[in-house]
Amino acid sequence: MLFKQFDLNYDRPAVTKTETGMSKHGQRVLITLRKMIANGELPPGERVAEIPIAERLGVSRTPVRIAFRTLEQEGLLRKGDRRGYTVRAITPTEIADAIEVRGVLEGLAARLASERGISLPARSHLIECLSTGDALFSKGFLTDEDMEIYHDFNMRFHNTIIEASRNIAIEDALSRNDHLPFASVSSIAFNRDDMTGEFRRFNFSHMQHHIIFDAIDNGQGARAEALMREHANAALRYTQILGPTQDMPDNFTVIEREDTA
Amino acid sequence: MLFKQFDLNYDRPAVTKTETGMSKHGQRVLITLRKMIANGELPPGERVAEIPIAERLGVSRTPVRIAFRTLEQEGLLRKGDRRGYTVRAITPTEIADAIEVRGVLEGLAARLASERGISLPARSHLIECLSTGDALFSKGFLTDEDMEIYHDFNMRFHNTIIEASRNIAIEDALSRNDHLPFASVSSIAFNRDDMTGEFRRFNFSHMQHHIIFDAIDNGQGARAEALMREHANAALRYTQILGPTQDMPDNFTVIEREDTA
DNA sequence: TCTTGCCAAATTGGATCCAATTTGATTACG
DNA sequence: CGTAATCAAATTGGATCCAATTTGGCAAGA
Repeated sequence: MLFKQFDLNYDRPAVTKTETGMSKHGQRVLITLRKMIANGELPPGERVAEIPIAERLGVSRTPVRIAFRTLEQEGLLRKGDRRGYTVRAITPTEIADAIEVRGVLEGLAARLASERGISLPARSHLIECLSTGDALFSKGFLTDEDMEIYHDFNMRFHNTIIEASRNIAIEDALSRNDHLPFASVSSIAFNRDDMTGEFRRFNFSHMQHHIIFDAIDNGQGARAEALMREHANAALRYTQILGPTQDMPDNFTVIEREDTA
Repeated sequence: MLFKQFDLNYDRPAVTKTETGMSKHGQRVLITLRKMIANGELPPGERVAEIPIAERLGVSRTPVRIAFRTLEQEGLLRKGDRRGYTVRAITPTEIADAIEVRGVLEGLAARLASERGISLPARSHLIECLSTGDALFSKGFLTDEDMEIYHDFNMRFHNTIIEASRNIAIEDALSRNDHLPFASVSSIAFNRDDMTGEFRRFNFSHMQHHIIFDAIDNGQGARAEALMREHANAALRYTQILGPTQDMPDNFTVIEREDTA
């Protein structure tokens, strides 16, 4: 199975901020299909037709049709020449590509935030994220619960900077990548069997947050951009974890979040 | 009227490479709605409902519904809290934002193309684009027809580099911005009353192409990236042309192309 | 045996019908 | 006179029906 354990926290409360205009029903179809694609229930290259999927999910063809269009926009489905959709093969290379794109986009956000200056509330928010991290890491080790907390303020740290850039196009562009599994900040994986190593890894990531904030807070745009770009590579580890077979080893835990539809 | 003359070449043969899974009918609805939004026939902030639009276009609600979802994904419509969509206001600032995003994305593409090296066919294609331009500009002036040719090879030049990056995520991310009017390389505007000035402007742009190619061809990734980023600013002129009122003056001609749906 | 043509089955897109939810307005009551 | 409640109209999402297009197979002829 591809991306084992990937669907852990997939159908949680869900922020449903920008739901694509459908009731719970259609929303559920969309989420279910995303999940089925991500965990390989629908294998890459597989041809998907409306009727079988509709029957399988117990709904009519209409919501499935809508979902197919959305999934095509998100890049999870590819349209055939004449008829039908096929599941797009998501290779580790593609994930790495998406992470590289995220790097330059978030780098741009960091630079703009530096140049334009961040608002006081945003600044406090960033400092709060950093303090939370400091408290976490000062213990010298990390628990599973800590990972949840880290994941949460990590996401907020990044989102705050993106908002602080005051460039809505960045957010739009990023929302695209976020649909590719493991390409967004909203998913992290860690090895439960090597929590010492993971501590060092995430601590490093956290220190990067510190210097990124420092750069932004001092209006050092180019520095902030370079640092943020480098920081994106922290996620590149996924492409190492997932080998050529794209199998997520059992001793890895994935934290995933549905955000910004 | 907003974006006057914007719809000039909108419904031409159309490449329809990645049509969103609908027949000519539904495709036409989507294109028509894009046009209506772009030229202000549907004013920014206007609430759009399915039934009135469907009647206005002489189709049933189904294709309109599909189109609304697509347009939301493209960022041209915004979904209300509870019900309905509203036309997203596209300000010159937003266009400038999108152009900035395009700059970093194409910059990344140029760097990757430099680092990974470009294929021989791609290289020939770029050289061909440059030669075509040289021939055009060597005359010392530009006709309207020349502008069409320039627009064509300009688009191909950029697309070739994006393909040469061999990073599909860049193309995906860019396809988003391309829907915002004037944010993509597929649209250019020029002032028919000042063809001398426009000659100098586009000649400059063409010379930038030359040095960008030089950087890529010599594997100078950082240089290629910086140059391509700067080059994107050539399009920023639109945000100057369109003042706060977003009115396109009469003496300006717009060349637009439907591509990559 | 290979190719070509035709017909049936499958699939997709559009239209219409129905149900559920929301908006808003009018009326009744405090 | 203001507020709240109820009811009607509007709007949206889902299901089903119908038409158009494509695919695939089978048969007939070269």
